[in-house]
Amino acid sequence: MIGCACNGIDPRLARSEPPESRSLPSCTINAEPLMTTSTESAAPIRVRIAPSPTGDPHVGTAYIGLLNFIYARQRGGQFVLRIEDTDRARFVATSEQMIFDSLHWLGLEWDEGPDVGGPYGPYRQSERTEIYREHVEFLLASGHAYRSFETAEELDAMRKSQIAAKLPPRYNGAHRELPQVQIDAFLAEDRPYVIRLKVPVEGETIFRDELRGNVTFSHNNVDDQVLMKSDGFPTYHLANVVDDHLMRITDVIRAEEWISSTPKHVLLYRAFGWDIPRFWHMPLLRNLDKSKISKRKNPVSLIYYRESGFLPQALLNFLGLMGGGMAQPTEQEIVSKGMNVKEGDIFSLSDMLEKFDFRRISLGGPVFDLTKLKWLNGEYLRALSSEKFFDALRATIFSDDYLRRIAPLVQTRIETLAQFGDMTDFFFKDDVMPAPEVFIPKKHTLEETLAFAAEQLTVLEATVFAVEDLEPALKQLGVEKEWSVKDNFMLLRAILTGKIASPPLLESLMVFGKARSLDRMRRFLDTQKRQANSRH
RNA sequence: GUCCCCAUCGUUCAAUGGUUAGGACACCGCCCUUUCACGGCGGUAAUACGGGUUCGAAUCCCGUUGGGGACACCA
Repeated sequence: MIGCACNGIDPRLARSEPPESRSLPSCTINAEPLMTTSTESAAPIRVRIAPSPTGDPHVGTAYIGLLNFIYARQRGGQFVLRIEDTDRARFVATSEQMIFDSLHWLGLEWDEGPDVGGPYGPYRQSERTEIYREHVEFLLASGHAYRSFETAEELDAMRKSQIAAKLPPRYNGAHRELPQVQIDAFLAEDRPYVIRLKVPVEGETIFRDELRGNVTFSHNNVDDQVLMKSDGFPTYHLANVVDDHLMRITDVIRAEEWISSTPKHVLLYRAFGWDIPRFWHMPLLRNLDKSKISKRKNPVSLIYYRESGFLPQALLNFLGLMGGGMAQPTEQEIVSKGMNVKEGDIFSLSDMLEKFDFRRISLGGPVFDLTKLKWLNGEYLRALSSEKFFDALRATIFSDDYLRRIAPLVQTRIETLAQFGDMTDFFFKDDVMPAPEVFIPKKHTLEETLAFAAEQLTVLEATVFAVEDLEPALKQLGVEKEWSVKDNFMLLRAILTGKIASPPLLESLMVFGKARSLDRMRRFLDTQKRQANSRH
């Protein structure tokens, strides 16, 4: 049973050599990872994206996916999709399919993956636990890792006291050198444990980032990372390194947030005696306030973009604009091709395959600015033939499927078919914004109302998006905050439909979709908060 | 707090030691137009600061400041 595999690890089984999986040829790529140009022809380029199925597919996944896709296609390489589902606590069953669908929608087709297979599978980490177990045993046996028996609570307490003392929160190394008898005793009593990387006490790790040059981390600043959790699942760090090696990944193109854990990865590659891939850390997409892009401040779900009527080619184009990479057309090109100057910002995926240059990427984190995306989308919409435009409408916002689900919600409520529009406008709008007299209940103030709406949003985010789950969860919130069922649901109705009368609320939400519903609420709160602030 | 990364108009990209620092989005104005858009024309707007190096610095070096990321049995 995978779930408790750790307890089954027998150190006697650990081999003295890294378990080089299956009968694949030994990896000779990248013998000189620092000499990037000279070895590029030595082995086929292989890159990957490794999304984690923890919710809606993320726009950041699309961004990194696009970059990896371009990199592979430009070099005749392979683009791999790997699902990193080692966190059973955050796992969302429907997420994987949504990731597939969204990437297909964008046209970022992968060569190997859980659904299409490939020679280095399985491509789902939950199906590779035996591989990680073997590898971690090797690290244990070779002295690169050790068991740590503290409980999560103990570690938490330790971390808190370190932060209180203004010290960097770090594992104190208490079990680094536990005597074998003690280890055996703990194991005998079935005490749960994690396996940690034994980072050298002294020295430093230097790695090359292809966009930044050498980056150095002193080992006092590298924590003894947990590699294997007590439930027997690996952490990202272990699984990622093992899989990237076994899957023959030559170039790791990922977001900048990974830079600080790269030394751990490098240490792992070395412990296994493996060659190190090239690392390309891409700038992080940002909110308007420059913080890392987040759902609180931006729509980040790819489902949202699709359902809101963005065209995949526009999103891709916009993403391609982020961070540079595409050379602007020269004066000559504009003249010789008769280009409109503006067209410098407009390009297709195949233009990107032709011209995108990774060396041109600029490192300042680009703000994901919806305003420009919308303009771009408009350009694409206008460029469509009227027939194609009509088709796009019918395929998305006016699809038979969508209308078929809306129709029963209004059939008993209208007297002429034309009233359909009056009753359902909010299904077809980009945004609605109720007036204060519409959304503030008589017994509550604006401040109370906004605070309660924020609570509603939290409930909506945390609850399974189904009527039978949402209804009790919202009612429960009402009881806790002493809001009547009526005020509770009327507020939600006002926010989502802009009106005081609508088709059945939760059923409408089901049709409108989680991504757009949550975004509408966030926009409402955001706008109201801004207005409140400007009044003070 | 510690470590790492980054720094050109409000935003996004150009200018890779020598330009009046350029384009796009946004904004403003004018034109087109029954309206609103679209389209056309024009405009406002930036090298964070301080030191070097150099005949010459947005560009190279150092410092300061600012921003961001990481510091989980999440990825």
